[in-house]
Amino acid sequence: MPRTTAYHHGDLRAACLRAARELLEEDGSAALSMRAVARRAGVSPTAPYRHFPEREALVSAVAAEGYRELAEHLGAAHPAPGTPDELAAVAVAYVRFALDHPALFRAMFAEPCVPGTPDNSERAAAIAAITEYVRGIVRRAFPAADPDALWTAVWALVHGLAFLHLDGKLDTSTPDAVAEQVRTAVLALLTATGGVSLANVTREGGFAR
Amino acid sequence: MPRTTAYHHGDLRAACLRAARELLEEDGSAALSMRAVARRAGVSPTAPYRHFPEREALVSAVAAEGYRELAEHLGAAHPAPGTPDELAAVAVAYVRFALDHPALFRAMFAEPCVPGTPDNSERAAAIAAITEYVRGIVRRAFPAADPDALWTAVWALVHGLAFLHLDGKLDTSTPDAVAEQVRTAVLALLTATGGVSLANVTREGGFAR
DNA sequence: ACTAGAATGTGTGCACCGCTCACATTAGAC
DNA sequence: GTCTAATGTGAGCGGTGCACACATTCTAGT
Repeated sequence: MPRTTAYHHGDLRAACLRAARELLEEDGSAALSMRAVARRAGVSPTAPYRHFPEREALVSAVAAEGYRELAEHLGAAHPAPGTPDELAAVAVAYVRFALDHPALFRAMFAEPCVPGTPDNSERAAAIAAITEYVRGIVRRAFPAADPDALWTAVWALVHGLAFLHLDGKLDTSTPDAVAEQVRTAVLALLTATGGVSLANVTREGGFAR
Repeated sequence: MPRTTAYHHGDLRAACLRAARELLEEDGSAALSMRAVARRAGVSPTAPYRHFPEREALVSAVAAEGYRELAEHLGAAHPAPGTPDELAAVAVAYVRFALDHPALFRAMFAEPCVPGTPDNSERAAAIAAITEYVRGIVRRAFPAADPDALWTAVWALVHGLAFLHLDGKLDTSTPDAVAEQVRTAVLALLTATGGVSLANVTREGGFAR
């Protein structure tokens, strides 16, 4: 681990990530430039290139951080949701995260993982992690349903709700209004797609109350 | 209407929109620069500024065009959907449009209408138009359901599916696979939220066959 | 038909950007 | 202690958004 000197920063990579995060939250993704990050980190304009070969790599790293935080946030909403209500709570947390970190959330989904750039590994891993997490939730909650189909539908619904709220298409005046909207939509989908399998689980002495 | 001369272009605004569209489809949103548009239109670098006060205004105009085309595309899928099946067909068309014009679709939803910029009027109008269109469809198809809630859920689901497909999270190998995925998800949501009211309409001698 | 003024296009220029390259400084392995 | 790789600096190139002064052309009022 390098030590901090007048010349060497000490942990420039972390400082760049922090600066990038701040710029993103303060002035949006347009303000997230390599040079601005360098300025904020108190370093020469090209120093960040030692840690991120190109701008896209930096935003990918920030996005990966966002994915990890999102996963953590969802886990805090409910560690192991089993009922539709608990799953709906996780969905509400998803939308809330998007509204609390709009620029970060947009950056996370602005561009797909481009095959040409090699530095998407961290980002891809973070995405895979959260994907598997959500998928596991659905699988645990509705073991008899087709997990792929149901998981896909649930994520799409929640993701779409997040974007519609972000774009100001829906009422975001109060957090409660948002939560209620998300809750009802998710519960509707779950009762439709997972209703049968949920009943099965209940009959077999499963976890549903 | 100005005539074309050696000096005056004739209809530079339309030429800029066309050039911007082409750049977007060819090389993605990063390639959509004012100067590149000017080059492609065969005009000096600052000429486009006579018609679009800033870059954001240009992409807003392109996005508005995209919204109009999307509305047209949905209308072609089914002019006045009344049954869940027909509505699902419109949903499939929505996702198809996103996959056929990925960069345009992303541009349409990349940034919300920023209050500071005054040139979002056209864009806002196009959005309002398509919103009212989808809303009208749902209202007509399910008059007894809460139109706002149902419309919101349907749009969110479809929009989320479009983005997940765009981001490579779902199987897009064949158009049929995409269509089937969208169909099942939408039908599931509709049977949950609108099932009762649809049955009512049918009993009263409505449009449902 | 003439002419004033509005519309529209040109050219220059500034600050910023991503990124490359040669070079300076330092940390850590031997 | 020395050698090398890691890390930071600085100059510089081409591109970009945008502001400004200027040129050309269209159009309306007479």
